[in-house]
Amino acid sequence: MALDQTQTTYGIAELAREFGITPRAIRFYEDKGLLSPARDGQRRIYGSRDHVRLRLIMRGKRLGFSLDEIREMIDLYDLDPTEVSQLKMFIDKLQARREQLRRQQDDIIETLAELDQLEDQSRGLLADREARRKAVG
Amino acid sequence: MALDQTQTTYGIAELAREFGITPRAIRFYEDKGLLSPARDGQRRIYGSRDHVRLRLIMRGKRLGFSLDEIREMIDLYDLDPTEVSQLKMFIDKLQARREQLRRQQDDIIETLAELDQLEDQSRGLLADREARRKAVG
DNA sequence: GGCTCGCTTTACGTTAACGTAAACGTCAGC
DNA sequence: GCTGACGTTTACGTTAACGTAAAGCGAGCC
Repeated sequence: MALDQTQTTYGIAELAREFGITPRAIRFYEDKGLLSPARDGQRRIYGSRDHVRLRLIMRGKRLGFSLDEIREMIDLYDLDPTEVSQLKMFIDKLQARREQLRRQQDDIIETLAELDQLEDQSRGLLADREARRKAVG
Repeated sequence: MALDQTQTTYGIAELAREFGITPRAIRFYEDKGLLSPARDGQRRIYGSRDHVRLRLIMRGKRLGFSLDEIREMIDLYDLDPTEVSQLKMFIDKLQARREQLRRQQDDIIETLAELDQLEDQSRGLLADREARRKAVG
């Protein structure tokens, strides 16, 4: 037990299966600077860091963000906070994201309320139809 | 006061200004079947119904839905519930949308939590820098 | 050695959601 | 009767996010 590297490495097809996407998409994310896997000769080797990033990517996509936006968000995580001015800009960006997400939350709440209403109406109609069928048939 | 039509009609530029989009986009939504304004000769005349639809469209876009998805959702609102089987399908679709929105909610909550954490860290670093500057300078 | 598998690069194709330009109609005002 | 402002149709251009096809490399098997 000399070196316990806890096999946190993945092949491209492996990751693709796990996240339900194609290898092509994963390579594309690399082209766009969202991933930077190691190499074994020509082959890509993904570590736990890439795994985390892919999870962030997928979450961002579910929220409707573009890959550019997602990259911005991801880059926030490992930014070097070396300059105070950059730190302030960074905090501003966080605020902006937060506001955007809050708007999304509100939109979702509104939409869910409307869906509830629609479903109530539909269930009412459905019950009505079936009651009528019972009375007639 | 014979006929109170409560001027609920808009021109295309008017709507564009109000929603912060271009007339081109509005015409595009029409092409895609999301809007169906009346006409005065060649000119489009939008009523309150179109106004509501545009609001739904913009909300859908903020949530990252495609125009096709948005049209599906909008069509739910004025579906003719004439057949029971269609009503059931309709309710199923509502459920699917609901689940998707719930996932989005969860994603947002997670992301907001991470943003909070990042901001805490950043503010800590920032305070540290300024304290150090005060001590040294 | 030949074959298959899995991965690679290169490059062209595709869909969505408009942008942009051209060319025309129309109505108010001068 | 001409000019602008605003609107129209038609059509080609653009960006994002991959899909897909072609051609080649390296490892393992028989």
